[in-house]
Amino acid sequence: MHLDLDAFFAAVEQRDKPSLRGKPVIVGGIGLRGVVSTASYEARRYGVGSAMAMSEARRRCPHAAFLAGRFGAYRQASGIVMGLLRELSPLVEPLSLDEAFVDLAAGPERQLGDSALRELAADLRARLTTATDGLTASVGLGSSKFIAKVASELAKPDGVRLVTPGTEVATIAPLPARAIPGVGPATMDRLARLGVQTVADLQRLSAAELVRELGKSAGEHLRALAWAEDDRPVEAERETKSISVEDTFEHDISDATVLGGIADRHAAQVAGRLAKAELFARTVTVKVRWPDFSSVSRSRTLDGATDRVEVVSRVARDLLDGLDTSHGVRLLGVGVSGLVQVAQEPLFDLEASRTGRVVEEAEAPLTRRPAGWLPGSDVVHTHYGPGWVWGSGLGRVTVRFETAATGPGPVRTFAVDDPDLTPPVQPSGPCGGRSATVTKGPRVTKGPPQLANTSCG
DNA sequence: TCTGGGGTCCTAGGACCC
DNA sequence: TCTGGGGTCCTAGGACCC
Repeated sequence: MHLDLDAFFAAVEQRDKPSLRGKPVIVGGIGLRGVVSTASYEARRYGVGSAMAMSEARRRCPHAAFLAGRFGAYRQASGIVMGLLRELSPLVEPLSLDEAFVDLAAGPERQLGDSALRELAADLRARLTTATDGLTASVGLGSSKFIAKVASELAKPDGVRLVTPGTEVATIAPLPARAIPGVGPATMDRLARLGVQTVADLQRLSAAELVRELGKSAGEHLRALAWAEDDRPVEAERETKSISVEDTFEHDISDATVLGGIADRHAAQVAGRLAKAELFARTVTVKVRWPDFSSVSRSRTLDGATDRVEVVSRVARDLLDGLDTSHGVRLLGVGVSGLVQVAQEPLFDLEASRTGRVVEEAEAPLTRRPAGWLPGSDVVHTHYGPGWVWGSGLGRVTVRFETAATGPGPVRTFAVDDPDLTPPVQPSGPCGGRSATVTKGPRVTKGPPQLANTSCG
């Protein structure tokens, strides 16, 4: 089984914000360089979709509600759903907050006929909607991961699709080749040059032709999928291979001191996540995106594995120093890989490596742009109760007072520093979860506090 | 006002080793 | 003096997914 929550982030927002139900809702980065994360079906009718530049989305659907994400709420809903799935089988492989595979054959009811399967799916979807206060999911059932995934795509939105064993090849034949996971824009371009548009076209190519065009691994994999051959197991536990933090700036940055400070901040977060996962890393990578959107990476593998901020920081700065950032940087990222479970500290003379560098006088707190007043975030007013940020600017913030339970509520405007208004809790997660893992230990050189505004999401 | 952030997997070349 | 044949590790880049 493959399960996919429908327009997940937008659906959670509509659930919790009754005034937005039935209206176009777009969740994503609200900054200058944001992109759309999820658009509600109402917004999709205007041609708004995932990964679209937010500026384009605003052009296409100016009357939509544009919201930053509330990842705490999404995580909570996701947890409920994953829990329901684990009741069906211990073998659940989450792909993201809104998607998972379930190996039903590993569960207690391993030999279900078609109608029993449909019943199981219907029952699951009903319980899911109840347990999440109204979210809906699409479910695909099939004899492999690939077929189940294709089936859930065909079931969207809010449906079930069972691909009966034996009908797989016929089911996928008429679909565009692009519907096969792994076939993206670049692969599709290459396939189109071979005259391939549909899966049926793909089936006409030999393995040799595909391997010649796409390489051994991708070619053979694609040929197999075109014939519905897929024996990949559902894997409940996948080990982490890399951890990274990156940030696209509202405006390109060319100041090396500022960039160094940002590298430190990223390194601190990466090291914090390493420690939390009880992992150590051998390779540190820095990624830079230039103003023209091309990007480069530089990495270094250490003799031993570390989870220390100072080490990650120092290596990241060194790697960054090897790049000419004087013409501006659009994005800076710091990542680690080569993860192991035991520390094996590299011989790394931190004191010596600091020679010639200024060590900050005091440990400046990792100040960040206040998280408050991002559109869509939750607030509480002492008199009016819970609500959400509708918009803000010029020292004012507008709040709509409603919750999932109240029905559409009224809008009021306050001064941003109104003492009766409790600002949103620090958002967490991919979009805003930068509340700083400040790791203790030896002092690290910090960049100037309050660095560039960064776009969220 | 073009183009996020966090990942995984693959390829290709060079260094290095036996 | 006229060039092996693996294999592994590392680096860099790219495609793709949600």
